Amino acid sequence: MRYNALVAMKELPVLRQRGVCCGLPDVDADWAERTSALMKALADPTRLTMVASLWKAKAPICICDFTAGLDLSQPTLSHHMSKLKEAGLVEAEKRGIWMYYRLSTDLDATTRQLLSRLIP
Amino acid sequence: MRYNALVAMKELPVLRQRGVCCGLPDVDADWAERTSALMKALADPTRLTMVASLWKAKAPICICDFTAGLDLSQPTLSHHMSKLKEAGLVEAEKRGIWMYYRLSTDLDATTRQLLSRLIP
DNA sequence: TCCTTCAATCGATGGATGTCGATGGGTGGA
DNA sequence: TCCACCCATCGACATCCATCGATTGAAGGA
Repeated sequence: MRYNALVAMKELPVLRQRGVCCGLPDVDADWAERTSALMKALADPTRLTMVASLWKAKAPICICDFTAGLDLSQPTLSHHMSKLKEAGLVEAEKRGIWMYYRLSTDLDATTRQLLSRLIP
Repeated sequence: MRYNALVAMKELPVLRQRGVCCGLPDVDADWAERTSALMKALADPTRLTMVASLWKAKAPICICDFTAGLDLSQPTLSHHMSKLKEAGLVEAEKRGIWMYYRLSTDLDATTRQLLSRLIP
């Protein structure tokens, strides 16, 4: 059901006792911490581009391809990839002298749905 | 269709010409910039808690209720709310001496779906 | 064995961010 | 009119973060 704020606004308390506050809906602190960590991992254009590339390619991509394609230094891209890895979004495999990254195979359903909504 | 990385891994190039990089999937830079801005707005436990509260309440909430419920100073919460407003996630209405916030009535479908997946 | 290539790490730096106390404007009750 | 309350803004501060150049190690071709 679509959220309709106009209806809700009519229910605003016009007179309200000063100094008294009512309760808030319960929001799990653990959930907020976990979810904000995931948002942090995605809160950068470069990392978002990396994730979207991996999502679209549906195949591992070599770091060197990002280095060639994005206009940033190699240490910077390595740094971003390590953030994504730390967040559990990607996995790595070394192949010869190349490092291939792919989306984690054990992404939970929530994250997977999130990405499917997010990436056009 | 479910992404299956195991299959993809078998297609990894074992031998690859050194110094030569192949292309990347096209990722729109504007999209990355816009989306990362949205992620930034949600990349904080406090702001995430605020958004989740407004989502669950389906009704405007007074700032003073957040001040009473969350363990942070009033300027800090005001600051977070202004970030959410700047990101277009919430709208405000003054009612007497109280300030009520609600989720934006014109949230685009992507953001709405995103929140519905995110908030348990 | 030497040299080239790839990528992670280190150290440094400038900028963004979360937090607070203090201040000021606005509202309404006494 | 005065005072109590609500909230946005300001200034300050510590911390985090994105970025880079330099270095190091690993891998493989010559």
